[in-house]
Amino acid sequence: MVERLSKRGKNILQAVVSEYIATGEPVGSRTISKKQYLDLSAASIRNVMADIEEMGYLSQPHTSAGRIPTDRGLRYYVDCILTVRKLTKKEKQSIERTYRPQNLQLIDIMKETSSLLSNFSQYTGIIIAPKFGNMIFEQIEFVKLRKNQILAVFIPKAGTVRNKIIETEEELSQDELHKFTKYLNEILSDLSLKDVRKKIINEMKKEKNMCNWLLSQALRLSQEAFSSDMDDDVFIDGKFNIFDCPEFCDMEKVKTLFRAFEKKNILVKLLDQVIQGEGIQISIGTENQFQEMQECSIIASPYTWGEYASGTLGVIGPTRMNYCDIVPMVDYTARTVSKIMDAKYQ
Amino acid sequence: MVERLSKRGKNILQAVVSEYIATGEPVGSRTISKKQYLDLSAASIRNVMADIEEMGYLSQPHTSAGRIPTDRGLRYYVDCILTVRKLTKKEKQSIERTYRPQNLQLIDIMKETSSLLSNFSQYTGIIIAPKFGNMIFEQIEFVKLRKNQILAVFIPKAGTVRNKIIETEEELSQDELHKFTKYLNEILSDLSLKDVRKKIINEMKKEKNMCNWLLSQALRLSQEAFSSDMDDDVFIDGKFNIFDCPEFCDMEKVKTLFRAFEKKNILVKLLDQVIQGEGIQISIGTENQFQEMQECSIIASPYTWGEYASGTLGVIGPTRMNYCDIVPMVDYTARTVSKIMDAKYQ
DNA sequence: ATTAGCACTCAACATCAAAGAGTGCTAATG
DNA sequence: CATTAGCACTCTTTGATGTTGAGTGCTAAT
Repeated sequence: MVERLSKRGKNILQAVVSEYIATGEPVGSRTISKKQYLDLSAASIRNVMADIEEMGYLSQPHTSAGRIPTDRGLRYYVDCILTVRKLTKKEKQSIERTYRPQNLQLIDIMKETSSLLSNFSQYTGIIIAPKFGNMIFEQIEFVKLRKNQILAVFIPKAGTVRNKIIETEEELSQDELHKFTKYLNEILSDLSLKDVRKKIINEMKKEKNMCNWLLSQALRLSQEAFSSDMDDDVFIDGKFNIFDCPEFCDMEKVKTLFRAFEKKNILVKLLDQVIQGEGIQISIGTENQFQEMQECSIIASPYTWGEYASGTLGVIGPTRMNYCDIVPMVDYTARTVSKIMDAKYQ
Repeated sequence: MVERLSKRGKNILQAVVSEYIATGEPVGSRTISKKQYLDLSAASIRNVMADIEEMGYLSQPHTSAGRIPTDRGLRYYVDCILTVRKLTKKEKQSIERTYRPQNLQLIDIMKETSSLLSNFSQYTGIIIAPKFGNMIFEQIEFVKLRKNQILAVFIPKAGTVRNKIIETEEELSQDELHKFTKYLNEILSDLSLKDVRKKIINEMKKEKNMCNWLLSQALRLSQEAFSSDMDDDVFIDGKFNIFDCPEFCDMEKVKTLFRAFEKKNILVKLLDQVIQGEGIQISIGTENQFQEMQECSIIASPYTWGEYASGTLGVIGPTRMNYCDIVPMVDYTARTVSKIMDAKYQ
């Protein structure tokens, strides 16, 4: 339940949050009154701050310290107070320039993006590649390696080519393999990988009866080729930037956070969970379910890729992040990535 | 210059080093005399320790503290005192079991090894894959993708299959591509990648005169295919184990070390530098040239791969590592990896 | 040659006082 | 009646001070 704040309350919460984001220290009433954000005496500000604290938006580390915003306070700030900065032309260009080079493969785009997000924010940049299962089938090739080994090369309509080595029981000639691929490339064309899997199983059922050795072999091979791991590709950059955040001066905290970074599945779940709707989504501190990450905020956005598939990108940093600057940056990066990928592979 | 130590001196240095490795704290004379390694009073030990300190093998953090071994002291210990433990049967089996699963690809072996080294040592495990340039050519395939795009699939005699997408100016038919590969597979067979590059350049010179369009196209394509980046593949695991070392409780140290871990080229140079001869090599603290790594020791060993190529593996940890246990483990791991790889691809 | 004994050094720890930042409450103010 | 100056109070931070204990080097006794 969100309690409403008076105009003045908002102003003061705003002042506390900005100051806290800038310094990382608890903010006192005097500090605010001096900075002429508002023309109020310290005493008046104290009164209001006490009210806001009662609502749960602020807290005091101890009696004689200033206030720091709670996660709820930051949430209120983000939802009801924050107006994000507009990016300058220069900044926009600098984002776009990242994708200027010709011949960027999907993997390059991912790497560049995570690095961009990290450099811009000075926190940790992360991007999850479009899900493997959503890739659209374009072509498969089988190359004979040694006696009983075949290399399957899967070429999606867009995205990274993947190889898989398959061991076979009987030896197959390159000629037979050509026939297989021709057949497969026909029946699987333009399906998503998920559908490819289904299709193969269906075809296999049909084949059972028809007993066509060639077809059933082809299907068996392709099934192996597509059984490959479904791990999401996660690209992460600037992990070590958090060393520079004063709130992570505690070894234990850093340790647990880094261990979390190592578990890619946590990151994937985290981002997936954050992204429900369209556009920028923000998760603040304890709002996410992962113990290890509850000192962090995540600013994330989905990016799209034609109608094919989509992934997620974002920035992970301390709850005291500069939302005002980072939100529009993440947003513009997501839009740019979407645009670039659409352009590259219609 | 290595100064010689008396029998007694050796015993005491040994005692100090063992104790220091076990506790990480400066070691006092009483501690040693109590532990009945030797039957000497604290006072006698003090005298000897003062001598050893003068030689530069021990140092005192401050007057009223015990001694810790210097890097030189550890070097002396490793060279002249240390007798490594023999691995138990169980330990050997546990190492071998890592490579038991069928169908391990090169990349799996690398991953498993780095993880093995890290788990066993409780420090950071690292392995550098055999250099790309040393791989032996087995086969190349060209797959037509879209109008002006060709996928080159390079299959080395052993090692990881690599793809490269090549943009061409003219459209080439799959039929032509087949001819290319047939030609290339013939002339390049069994060369190392380095030699492949040379050969292509030579052939191109010859071709210039003969003006055979087909051949010159094939050569141009293959040149592009093999121009790919020569980055060494580095597999590293257990980076975060060093959080548990008391000597890395200082944020700054951890920070610089991790930044070094991120720069793969430092790691490659470091390992390459350590490995000069055969067998286990050890670099202690300041013996290596990289500022960021001078609080660390590296225990490394080359591994071989038939006559084809070889790489390096090892453990990075604090100078106060358990050399006695880790040295034989690294050694046995290197031997096992060599054996496995030889068996897999003769 | 070895060692017990002793004076000495110095980090680590605890104790204590003072300083300073910030608060909440009350009474005065426009 | 909202605002604010003033003040007593709280609690962290800092620095000074003293104490403890581990460890040393030296000397004299064994």
